[in-house]
Amino acid sequence: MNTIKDIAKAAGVSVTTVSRALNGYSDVNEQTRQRIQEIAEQLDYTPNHIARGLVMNRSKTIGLLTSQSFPSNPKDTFTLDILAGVNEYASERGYDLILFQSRPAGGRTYYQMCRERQLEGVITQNLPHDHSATEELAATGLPGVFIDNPVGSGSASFVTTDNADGARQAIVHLIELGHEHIAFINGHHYAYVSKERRKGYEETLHEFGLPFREEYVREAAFEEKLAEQEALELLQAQPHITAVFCVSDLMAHGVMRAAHQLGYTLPRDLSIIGFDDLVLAEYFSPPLTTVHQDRYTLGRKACELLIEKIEGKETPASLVIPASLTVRESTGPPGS
Amino acid sequence: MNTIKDIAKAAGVSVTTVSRALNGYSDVNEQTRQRIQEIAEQLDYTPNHIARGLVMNRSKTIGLLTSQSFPSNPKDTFTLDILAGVNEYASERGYDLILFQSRPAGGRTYYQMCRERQLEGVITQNLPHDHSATEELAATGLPGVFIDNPVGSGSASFVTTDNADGARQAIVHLIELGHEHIAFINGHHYAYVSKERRKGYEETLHEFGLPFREEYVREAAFEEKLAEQEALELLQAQPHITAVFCVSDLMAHGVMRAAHQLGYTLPRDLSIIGFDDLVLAEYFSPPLTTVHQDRYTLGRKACELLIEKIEGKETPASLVIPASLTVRESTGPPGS
DNA sequence: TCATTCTTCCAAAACGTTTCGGAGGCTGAT
DNA sequence: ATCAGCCTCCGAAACGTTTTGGAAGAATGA
Repeated sequence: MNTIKDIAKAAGVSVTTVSRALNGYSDVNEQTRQRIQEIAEQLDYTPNHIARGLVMNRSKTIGLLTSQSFPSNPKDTFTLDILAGVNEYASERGYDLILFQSRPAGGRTYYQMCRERQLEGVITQNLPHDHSATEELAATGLPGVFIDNPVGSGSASFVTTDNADGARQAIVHLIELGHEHIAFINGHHYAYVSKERRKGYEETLHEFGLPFREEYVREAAFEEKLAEQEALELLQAQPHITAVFCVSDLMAHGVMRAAHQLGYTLPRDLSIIGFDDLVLAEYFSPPLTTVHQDRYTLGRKACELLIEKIEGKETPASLVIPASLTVRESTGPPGS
Repeated sequence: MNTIKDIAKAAGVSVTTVSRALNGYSDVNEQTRQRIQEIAEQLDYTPNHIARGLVMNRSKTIGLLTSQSFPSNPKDTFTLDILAGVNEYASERGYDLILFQSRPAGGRTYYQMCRERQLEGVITQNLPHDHSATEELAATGLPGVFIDNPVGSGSASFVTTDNADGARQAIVHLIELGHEHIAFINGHHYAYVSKERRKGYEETLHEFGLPFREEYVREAAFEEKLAEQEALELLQAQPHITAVFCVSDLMAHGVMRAAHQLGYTLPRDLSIIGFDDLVLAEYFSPPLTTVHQDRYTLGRKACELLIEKIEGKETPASLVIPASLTVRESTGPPGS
């Protein structure tokens, strides 16, 4: 492995000059620069990231913290898309990404984990329920951006999908199809995204002059099985319902199962709409109408924000990515 | 950020002693060691990976090369599971993982990409069709392990699922259900996994005294749409067929679509069996019987092998992970 | 008592890069 | 002839570790 010294020797100049030539400084003669560049190529020189990192006190590395899920889970595609977005932008900017899927071992904190790896910043997504993790990180002053988790501080921002508007689009779609009795199956009442989506649901009903009925809303912890049970009860207790809006695709699938159990034909007897647009959604029967989250962009923007922070630029405390509706075959006019 | 020097000063010893104390060398007095350790904790010391990497000439970093797929694709869960396996083992052994999803920019080679990041080794999975990439890497002498790609050389190994046995289990299952006319939809004739699975198919037919019929096998490039078309033709041309074994879950879904178009009821009129066991498979209707690949283990073992190589141990040229059959509802006795 | 061996410690070099402060030589204006 | 200013280059320090080779003192054995 050839170093900058070898080049210097071969070119008959000092290492300083080689360094400055290769890094495009203006105080080196154009001829020498070209000679140095040629020699560098001949010698198959590649700069040593590590040495550079040491002297510049920069690791050029960021971390992505995600919760681990085994065995694999349909929501995994969500994580992978975000990862792809983050990773791509990071590499464009010359940063490395390292991925944490497990919590710190041996009583250490997330922050310590980050410091050990010399991370310059960290992105967080779908961490386990103890919110402490993100808040702890936000408190350290390490540049951070949190996906779907509204912790804002000086050194941290958060990015999220426009949850309220996504919900709005779903409800508008149903209302335009002619539905008036629209149920709502939420996740956790304390989760940020749940609150936002509920807000979208309620406000859109009002906007169109439809009453909001507490008895039309249920919670199912983002779980398919629970959603199935809740839907079973709900649909029997409230026979006027002709459509249900679920806060995740998986819960929508639970509702589909419930509908099948009740002998419904979809979407004639019940319109169902989800949230996320997992790859899965297309394979349900019928294929699911759902609110699309642009996960790749979510990850990419998160990374953009993070790198701006790292490089000392001003960044907004939060960033909202638009949602869009993907209409498939699980929705239609009531009773059609 | 406190360094080893700060500790040395506080403890009244030299940096050498601090380093050796913290790294568990035997030539430091137990009392001084403890004192140093306490001070290190008080000072909230974390060792600088980068400085260490520089002097030891080790980055402790490995790479995972994967092809990028946007928009997201159902096969993504495959990649994520492998990633999880690799990542977890790597972190257990104190290695960092960096992920490459895009090909090298600006006419550079994969090998150069690896060298720039100071990688000590590389794992490859599902690279784009130009096999050149893996072979190029194998030729460089960089420690490497390739998933599902049988390139073996001194510095590289490969790991794969037991494809032939997986196929065998599928066929045995169908034969035991009473099927005698079993079609086979393959991927690419040149792909390693396709060859192996075909071998399993043919051999198992022979083993049970059933004839192998060339007219029962088709190729569909691992694509759902193509498999649908091929199945449509095949099922009409060969009405004796009661079961079809597909070399991927996605192609199996294509066959399902074809079967529905022909008005079949599944599995009464046709048994369908896939390969991979994507999370998706459970959501097909009917849920798909399929050969399960243990992707997490695949990744983990690949990483184990790689680290052994890096640390100079002898490693086998290849490693095969067992397959298993997951029976769901897309298979049953013929005509039942 | 002296030589030998352990135990415990340290100074200094090394890893490959960037950067600070300056040095020489040349040009052009005064 | 002098000076200022520019262009081009360089030596040396610095980043935070590990490691080599040895040194001082204590313990051991004869």
